[in-house]
Amino acid sequence: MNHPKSDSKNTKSKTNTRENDNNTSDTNFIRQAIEEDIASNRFDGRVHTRFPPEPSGYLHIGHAKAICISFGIAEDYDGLYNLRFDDSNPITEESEYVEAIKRDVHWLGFDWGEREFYASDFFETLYEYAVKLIEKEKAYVCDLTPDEMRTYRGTLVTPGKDSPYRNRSVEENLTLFGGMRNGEFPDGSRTLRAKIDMSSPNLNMRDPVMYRILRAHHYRHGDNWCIYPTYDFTHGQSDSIEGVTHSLCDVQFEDHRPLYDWFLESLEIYQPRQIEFARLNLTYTVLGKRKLKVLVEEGHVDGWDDPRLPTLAGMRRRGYTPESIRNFCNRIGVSKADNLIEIAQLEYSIRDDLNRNAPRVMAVLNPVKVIIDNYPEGQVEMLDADNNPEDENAGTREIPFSREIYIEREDFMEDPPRKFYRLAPGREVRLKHAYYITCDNIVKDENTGEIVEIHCTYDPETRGGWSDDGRRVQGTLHWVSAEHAVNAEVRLYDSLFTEREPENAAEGADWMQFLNPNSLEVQNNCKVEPSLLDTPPESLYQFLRMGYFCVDSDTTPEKLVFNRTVPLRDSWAKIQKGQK
RNA sequence: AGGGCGGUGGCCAAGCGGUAAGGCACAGGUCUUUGGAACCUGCAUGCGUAGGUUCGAAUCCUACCCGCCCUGCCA
Repeated sequence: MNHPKSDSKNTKSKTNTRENDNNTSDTNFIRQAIEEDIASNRFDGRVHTRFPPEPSGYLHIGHAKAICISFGIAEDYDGLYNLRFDDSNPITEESEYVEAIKRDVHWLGFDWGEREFYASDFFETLYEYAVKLIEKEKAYVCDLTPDEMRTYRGTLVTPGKDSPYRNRSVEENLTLFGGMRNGEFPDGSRTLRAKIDMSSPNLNMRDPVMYRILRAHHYRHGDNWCIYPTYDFTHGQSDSIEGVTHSLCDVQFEDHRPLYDWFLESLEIYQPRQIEFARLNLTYTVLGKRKLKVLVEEGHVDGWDDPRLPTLAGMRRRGYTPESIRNFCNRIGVSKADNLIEIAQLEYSIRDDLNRNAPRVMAVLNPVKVIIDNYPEGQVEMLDADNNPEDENAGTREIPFSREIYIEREDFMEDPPRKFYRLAPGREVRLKHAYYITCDNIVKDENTGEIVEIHCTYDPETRGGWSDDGRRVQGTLHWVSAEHAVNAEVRLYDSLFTEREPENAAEGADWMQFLNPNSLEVQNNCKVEPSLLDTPPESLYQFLRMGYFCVDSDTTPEKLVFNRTVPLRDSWAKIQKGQK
């Protein structure tokens, strides 16, 4: 066996706090297999993995799992990892996707250094490999049409039968294959096939196609080729050429493994080991490039980076951090069993991260005005507010307080139910960082009956939100000074689908019908504290009591736009539910 | 129906013949200037089912049941 010399070591990313990633299970069947290979010196003790996306779409959380497994293992065993674009189908692939994929993998926190490969760059070598198999009488040119080939292949329970072209001479095959490459035959008229076993119970072994004739522009190689190798004839050989030791992939490729091995053994070249694991499934969404593509192309969402999408670009825009995604991947583990991870697991990961790291800020999403009648008109006080109670190094900032403020409309009830600890007639509550206020009366719109003003009095002795007399208030509200408030748009998201398993919701049902019509709710009249002015896109905050929010790229100097990443856990909502 | 792979609590997942880790979720409680966070407690006499081997079985054996994947010149 021979394999290429390993090149330079992976440069591990320094900027990310990778050492904080928590691994709940530090062992799994893949790591065990690798440890056995190291112990037996199977690959001279090397560990070298790869992540091989086809540039035909954007990466999603399922890819993140695969990346964390392959690259994470390589890092942990002091090995190498490659990023390889599996671009052997010119029809579906585009440069836009390779750029997006590179951006997302980097963002996730992995640096493949110089080890960026393209399967299409191996086309010449692959061609030589194919010639070699023809010479060894292990491949032949077949003239069967697609329909005929399907018929000859047999079925799951019946064997196939040999192609009438199966026994062409080496010379004829060589000539014909050369002719295929030279463009002498029309698209689809012939294929190069591996000569294996038409009666194999594994359909992948029934003389699989290695090359097809296809006149299509390749995003990377233009019109240099009119024949393209199939996945099966590309993947293993690419792994081999790159010196990969462990080729980790989806369980769907399990019954391709015999073929993977067959090509490498027949070619007598270095043979990596393929190991399969279960792909990720998430509740209330769909993963899988074709489906995501449909959602994007049919306009059900607003591009690949729509914050409702499970794409890495969408999650980034939504406010997910790379750390939270890596932690999520480590927490869910690796096995071969089918799985369906609850979205709550993902939400936990981002809350866990943002709770520790996101600055606190006050923002009123659905404002109602509160007038503090005994507060001097025109007076403004600057009050100290801590930026993050979970982080003593986060410091404080000053926020303006004045006679008229906004509070959340939901924080007032004229006739409050039991356990409602917020503002109500005659009730005293604390304004976070400010004063205790008591509600005296309310003003309603004569026509609609809607509350337009809440009149309160404040207790000057409670500045900062403390009182010396041991008095305790039940509720603490967030607020924004009306005079100083900055207007903002806030986008609230709900799950993209109404069904836990949109793809398996009902017999024969189309997953598309379970799209949630209310997955996006826009609040246009939000009031945020002035410190939020001029914060750049992707800045993350906790809006006190409301959840975690992220500055959206649609933000302009005139209009702030925020995405709600995820709400805070809300025990009041639970109580309310129980009371009904 | 042929082949491959799976089946441990609501969702994941350790376990590798010595008497069921952990996380999420959920339920109680403590604390609290976020009904957040944190902290404490509870949560599988049971490991798809039925037999068998063994002093002892989720782990070994046998049979059966259920689920997923495979009939592209996609990856």
